[in-house]
Amino acid sequence: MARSAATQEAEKRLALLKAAFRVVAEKGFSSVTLDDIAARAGVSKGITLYYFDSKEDLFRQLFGWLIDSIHARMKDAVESRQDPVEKVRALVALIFPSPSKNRAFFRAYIDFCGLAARKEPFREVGERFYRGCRDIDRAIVEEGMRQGAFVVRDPVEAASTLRAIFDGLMLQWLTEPEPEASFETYRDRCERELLHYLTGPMPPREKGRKP
Amino acid sequence: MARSAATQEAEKRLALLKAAFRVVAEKGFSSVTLDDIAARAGVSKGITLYYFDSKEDLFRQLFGWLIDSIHARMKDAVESRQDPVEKVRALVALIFPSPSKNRAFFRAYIDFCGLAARKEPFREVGERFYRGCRDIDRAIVEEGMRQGAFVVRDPVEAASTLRAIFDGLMLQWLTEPEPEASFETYRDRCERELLHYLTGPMPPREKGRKP
DNA sequence: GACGATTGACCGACCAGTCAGTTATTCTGG
DNA sequence: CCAGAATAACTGACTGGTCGGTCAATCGTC
Repeated sequence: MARSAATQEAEKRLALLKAAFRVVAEKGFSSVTLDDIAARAGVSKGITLYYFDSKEDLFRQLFGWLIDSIHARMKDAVESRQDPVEKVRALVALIFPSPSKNRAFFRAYIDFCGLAARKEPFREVGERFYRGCRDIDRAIVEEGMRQGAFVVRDPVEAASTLRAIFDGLMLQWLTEPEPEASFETYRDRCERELLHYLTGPMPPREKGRKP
Repeated sequence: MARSAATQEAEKRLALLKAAFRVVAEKGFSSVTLDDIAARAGVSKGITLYYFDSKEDLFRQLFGWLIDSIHARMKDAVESRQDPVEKVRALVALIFPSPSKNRAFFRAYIDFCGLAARKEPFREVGERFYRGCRDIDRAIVEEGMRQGAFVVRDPVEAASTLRAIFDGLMLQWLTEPEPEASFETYRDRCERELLHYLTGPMPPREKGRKP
């Protein structure tokens, strides 16, 4: 059974997007050229503008694809756990996969934020990303609140803060002198601080310190 | 008393940096040209490379100047209050001055993070920025802990989280469809969530303030 | 041989950085 | 105090190179 022409075309597009992602992570949106992307994908330069209307169109689709796959993986990670605390832990593990993947993703992510802060079509994509995150995060928070494990007031605001802690810690990590060495520090801190924020001053499991 | 030549030169440099800041906030680091900066400063293009070694040198100095003035203003805001809770409020007020200033600053800030994530000299500047923030934030947290108002465990980690909430919320705000309208929402949320994080689930006994 | 996929030479716009030349300021000796 | 020399500040045309986008030619497949 032959794959349809449409499917093949979609695969070619995807291959270009993946190549673009890798090269954007390295060099940054603004210094990536169509030649770079084509070279990484192993095709000639002309082909990139055969499959995409323009460089901007390519990047818009790149970020659209990225956020869809991120959303999907977050939903997946969350659905496979029952306990809200475990769901948070699963999110942390997903978002901090490894130093190299992390750096690649967040470099591209920051570039994207810079674009979203200035160009309307990118802003819309960014909005979609945060909306998706907020829905996932809020569901976790609401569940935690129902079970009495989370002591936050407002699930929407808590979801927003949750995501802010992820992003903000990542920004800090990216400026660390030795990202490899401090990676686990940040991952652990992220988990600890998120749970501190959600469950209140007392750690959920261990009894130990009390103010 | 005539100003020294060195002072005059420094003023010229500063005028160029200020012009560069405004134009970077609008267009982003990578699409700003030396012509743009010169035009904004009301001088000819050649002058920018007369006062700076290169475009990159100019931007490095721009970000250095920015973080110094931010640090100074944060220290100032913090020192003028006694109560740790009030210090946090002062920081929030400082960081959220107005929608337009906010957007200008954080657009430039994001660009800077993108640069810092990839180019060593910029990474160092970013590290200096976060180190300064951490020192200020940690001092506040330690004071709050001594007074028993803050229920966090570790002052360094709490300072890191504090800053993450600032930055992370700002990223979200920048993708809002109507930044003007949601500005106060985010400022209030930032204050509320920071204090929730620091003082625990119970809102602090009111100090004559309205939420 | 028809047609979509692919190539890469090419074009024009853009831009960092250079530099020869111009103007403003300071210095010097008469 | 001044002429004019020396120096500093400044200008903008120019250069060399880059890159997004185009397109005529070629390839591969049915």
